[in-house]
Amino acid sequence: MRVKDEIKQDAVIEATVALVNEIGFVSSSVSKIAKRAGVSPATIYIYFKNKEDLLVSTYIQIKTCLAQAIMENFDANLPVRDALLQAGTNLYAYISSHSELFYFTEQFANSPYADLVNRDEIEIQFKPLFDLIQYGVDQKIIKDAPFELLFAHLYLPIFSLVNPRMHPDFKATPENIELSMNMAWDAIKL
Amino acid sequence: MRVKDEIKQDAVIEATVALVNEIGFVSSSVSKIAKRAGVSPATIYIYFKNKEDLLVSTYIQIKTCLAQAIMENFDANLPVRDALLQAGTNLYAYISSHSELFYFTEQFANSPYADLVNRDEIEIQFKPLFDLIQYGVDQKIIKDAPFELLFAHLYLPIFSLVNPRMHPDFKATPENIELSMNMAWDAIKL
Amino acid sequence: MRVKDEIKQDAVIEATVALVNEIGFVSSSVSKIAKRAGVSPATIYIYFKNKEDLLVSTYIQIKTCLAQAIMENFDANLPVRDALLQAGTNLYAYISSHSELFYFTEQFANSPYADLVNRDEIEIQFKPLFDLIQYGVDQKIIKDAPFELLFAHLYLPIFSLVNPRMHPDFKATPENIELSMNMAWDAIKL
Amino acid sequence: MRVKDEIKQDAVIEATVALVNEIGFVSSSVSKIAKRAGVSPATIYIYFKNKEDLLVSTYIQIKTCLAQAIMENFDANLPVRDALLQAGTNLYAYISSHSELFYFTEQFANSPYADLVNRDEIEIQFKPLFDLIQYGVDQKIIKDAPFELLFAHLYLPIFSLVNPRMHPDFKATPENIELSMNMAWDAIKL
DNA sequence: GATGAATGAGCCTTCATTCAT
DNA sequence: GATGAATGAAGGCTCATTCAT
Repeated sequence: MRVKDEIKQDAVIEATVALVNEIGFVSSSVSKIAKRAGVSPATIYIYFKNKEDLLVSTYIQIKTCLAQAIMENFDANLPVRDALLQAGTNLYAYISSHSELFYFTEQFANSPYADLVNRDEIEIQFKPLFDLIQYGVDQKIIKDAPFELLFAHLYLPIFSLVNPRMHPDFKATPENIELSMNMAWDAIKL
Repeated sequence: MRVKDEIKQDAVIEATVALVNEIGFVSSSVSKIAKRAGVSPATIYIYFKNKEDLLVSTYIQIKTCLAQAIMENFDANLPVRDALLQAGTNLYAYISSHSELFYFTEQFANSPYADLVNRDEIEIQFKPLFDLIQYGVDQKIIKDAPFELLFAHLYLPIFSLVNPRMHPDFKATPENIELSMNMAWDAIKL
Repeated sequence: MRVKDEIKQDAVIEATVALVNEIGFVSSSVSKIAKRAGVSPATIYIYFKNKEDLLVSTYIQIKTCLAQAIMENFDANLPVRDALLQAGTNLYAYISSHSELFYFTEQFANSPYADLVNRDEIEIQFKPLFDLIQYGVDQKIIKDAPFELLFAHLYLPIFSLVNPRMHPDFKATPENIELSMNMAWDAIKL
Repeated sequence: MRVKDEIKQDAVIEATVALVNEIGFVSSSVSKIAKRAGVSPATIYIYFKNKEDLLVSTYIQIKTCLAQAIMENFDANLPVRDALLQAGTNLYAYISSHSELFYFTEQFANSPYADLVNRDEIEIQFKPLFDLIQYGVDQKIIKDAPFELLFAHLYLPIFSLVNPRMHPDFKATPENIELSMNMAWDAIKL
């Protein structure tokens, strides 16, 4: 028998991302994805249980890559500020150079499919970062505010700025990114 | 006669918003919207050119309402900080009490339909607010950063925090909102 | 608006019967039925909830016609023998001249769809005949056996003989039918 | 090796019968049969030319078993009546204890596949019984009617009564079976 | 021999839209 | 203006069968 071809599975996921970028989440049908991936529609159902599974798997895979990129060279021994801002810079770098992945996640996250993913599975990858924020709070370096609040002010502006659909006029130059990270820090520092 | 028209048109828009909330953007078909609005599918095509027009119109109407809510009692004569934070508070208040409208816009904005709306038409409503930010920069009250950057740090955290899909654990209490606005101000103030 | 077209609904049912005769129950798809009826597949779903509904409705309609044909000129005042045999003759006459309807019901009855029909709805049409059999038992004209047994020996042989698929060599001449009815009577008479 | 073959082949046939009983002829696909039999779909095509061949083979195998069961201990030297009724009793006994086989044949016989089987191959197994009927006719013990007619009145009622789908209210007790066989004999005896 | 991967065709159903009243 | 009927195209998915190991 033939062996399951991981290359083929990846091709399907890549085609999914590409197609969603081109024609949007709503219009991306299984057969179009299959055509783009160069496989039969039926083949997709060998690798994924159904359309939902395909989309959720694609999302989780992207999010996992993103998490790894953000947490790369994360060093809790650095000064809190430096460690946190490094993550933001990583975030910017990754999204900038993988905008098509980013588009997919944005469309996915704002769809009912989003309710199907296990958030914990993703968030656990940021544990060291979360711990560091808490440490900053404990050390009275960071404001004593709910975690979600701190996180939102730290990373959401950059997360949004990097999205051309939301900010078509923004130029994500290194200078601007640095500016943004400084502003983020000003927001949360005590 | 005129009155009757608008009632029916509004019913369709309301049904659109409600349905997108319930079953999502992807699954909301014209016939389902018609059924929910209590009209014939054909009737929708009297008021809207096609499905795209219906969705875009719904989006613009919501965004217009949102803009009005934000800019309500906006007073450029107040201290810059107070005026800007007031807008943020308005934003929070409106979204909190109209979450179904908010969900629609989030799904819409992350779809290819978003590219069809004239952004200027919406942004012009915020002109006074934008001008005030620029004034703050000129007066060296606010950091000298690109406008998009300032705007993002001012309002995006709250815009995201208020979305339960993104922050299911966040409690949008008045205290937290005030905290958030203060952090936003710390981010942009000089 | 257009008015619902009963002619169209009948065309669909007729096409269903015809197609099942030609290619069998298993191969009769909704789109083939639509093509045969000269309508769009989608049109079928205006008149029937789904494929199951189409098949069940077709079945019930045929069974109703069959019941009417059998019970036509049924006369409980005739001698029991004559009245019961008349029904058998009617059965034979109807099936012979509507074999395509008969084929459909045979295929339907031996499929899981059969479990979906309300048997009572059909059987009630034979009430007078059932009553007469009971009367025959009470009058000691007919054997004192369970109703199902009497019924089976009265009408099942002819029901089967008339089916070319089961009895390709049998010639359903009037003489043979009369012979069969006499044998049926011999079976049940006291 | 040879043994293993037949085990697998039988497993497939058993799975076919079981599945048809559970979900019906229409819904029984090759892959589902394979899964139920614990083999690969491809394996089925080693033992059977195609789906049609699988179904027809299954049918013939069942019919052969049924024929053997009916003709077991058939004794042409007994009085005609006794010999014929014994076969009926055997028929009842076999079907009662192998209802799942019976269901399959009913669904198969009322499908286009039925036209593909060589009837002679099956009927030849009943030769002694057929001969005995003819003998009864010649000896003026049995009515002088076409063979099909005699056969239908002898065995079809019981064949139908034993089918719960057709007679859900009938209790196939030994007493009822004896009653039925007597009625059958009354129908055909001179 | 035996397998699971692979497939184009087809399944049932719903889509966005238009027609006729 | 307003409607439900009507539709070809497309939706997600499974089919019977073959391929490559």
